[in-house]
Amino acid sequence: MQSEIRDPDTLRGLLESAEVRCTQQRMLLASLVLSHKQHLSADQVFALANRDGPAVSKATVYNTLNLFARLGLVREVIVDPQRVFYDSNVSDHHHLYNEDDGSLIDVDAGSLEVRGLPELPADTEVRGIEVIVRIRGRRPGGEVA
Amino acid sequence: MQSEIRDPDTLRGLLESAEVRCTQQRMLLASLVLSHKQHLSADQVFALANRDGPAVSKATVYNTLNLFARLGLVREVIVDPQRVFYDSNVSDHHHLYNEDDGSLIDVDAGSLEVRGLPELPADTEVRGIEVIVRIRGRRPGGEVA
DNA sequence: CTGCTTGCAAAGGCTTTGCAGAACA
DNA sequence: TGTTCTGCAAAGCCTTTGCAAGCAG
Repeated sequence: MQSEIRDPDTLRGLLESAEVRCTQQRMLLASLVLSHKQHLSADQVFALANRDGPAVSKATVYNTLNLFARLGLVREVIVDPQRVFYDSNVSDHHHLYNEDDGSLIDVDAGSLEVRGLPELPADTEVRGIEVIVRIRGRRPGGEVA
Repeated sequence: MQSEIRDPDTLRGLLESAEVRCTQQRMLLASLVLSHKQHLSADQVFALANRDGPAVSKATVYNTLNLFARLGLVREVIVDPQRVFYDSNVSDHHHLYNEDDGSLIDVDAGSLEVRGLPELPADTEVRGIEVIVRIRGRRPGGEVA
């Protein structure tokens, strides 16, 4: 598990060992996204990358985030059909999702345990297990939306 | 937990007790979606509803499925950013999601147990806990995509 | 140099919305 | 009859793609 990857050489190493070219845009996006544990949407990454003037196009943000996901540098978190979150925490963990404000909170796999995996269909393998605890602000009324 | 709701009177009762009007379209969609345990996308429901000629518009399919979800008649399953699945099984359970073909398999909450709920942020409540086991066809090679 | 990347704009897919006509209670 | 609902088409959002110019190795 890594955190605080800001060092250009480390980033460069990550990209090179993944056999992808080390471009300015990828370096910038990697430094932004991987610098600390966070959950960002593509749009947030785009805004972050261009806050001091145009630096990376939206298309490149999308393509690069997809690339990072394929390389295992980030993990896609799908909790909202409207947008994908990219999680810089690649270690085994789960999420609390606040439906009110769309925020995600990491939950260590050590503290939230899943037991009793069912039998899988023939010739299939597990790619990952994710637990999503959906939460929201406590309402005075009851449970109904 | 209900299954095999085909009886028009039962459907009518469900809608009436939810205080929504009992229209032809809602009856048809309810009979299709709630008739047995299944996972359907809006598009699949639309196709099903109109297989014998035009019966329900796409807008109504979307609006009605959203309505049913709000009423608790179906549960939205978000595993793919491209489309929402509507699950007619409203009882407590989890899912196996086959990334190869997009199919969902129910897993009873009794057999797949989650323990160790983390502390929630102040003034929030749990709306639901969902476990998604992502699976895919076994590849000869290894784990990498 | 040569091929991979980028950026722009256009296209694409799913979902929602505005509004007039239709249907339910 | 008064509301609520439906259908159509248009609009909205997020994301992907095609293609020419640019950059890394």
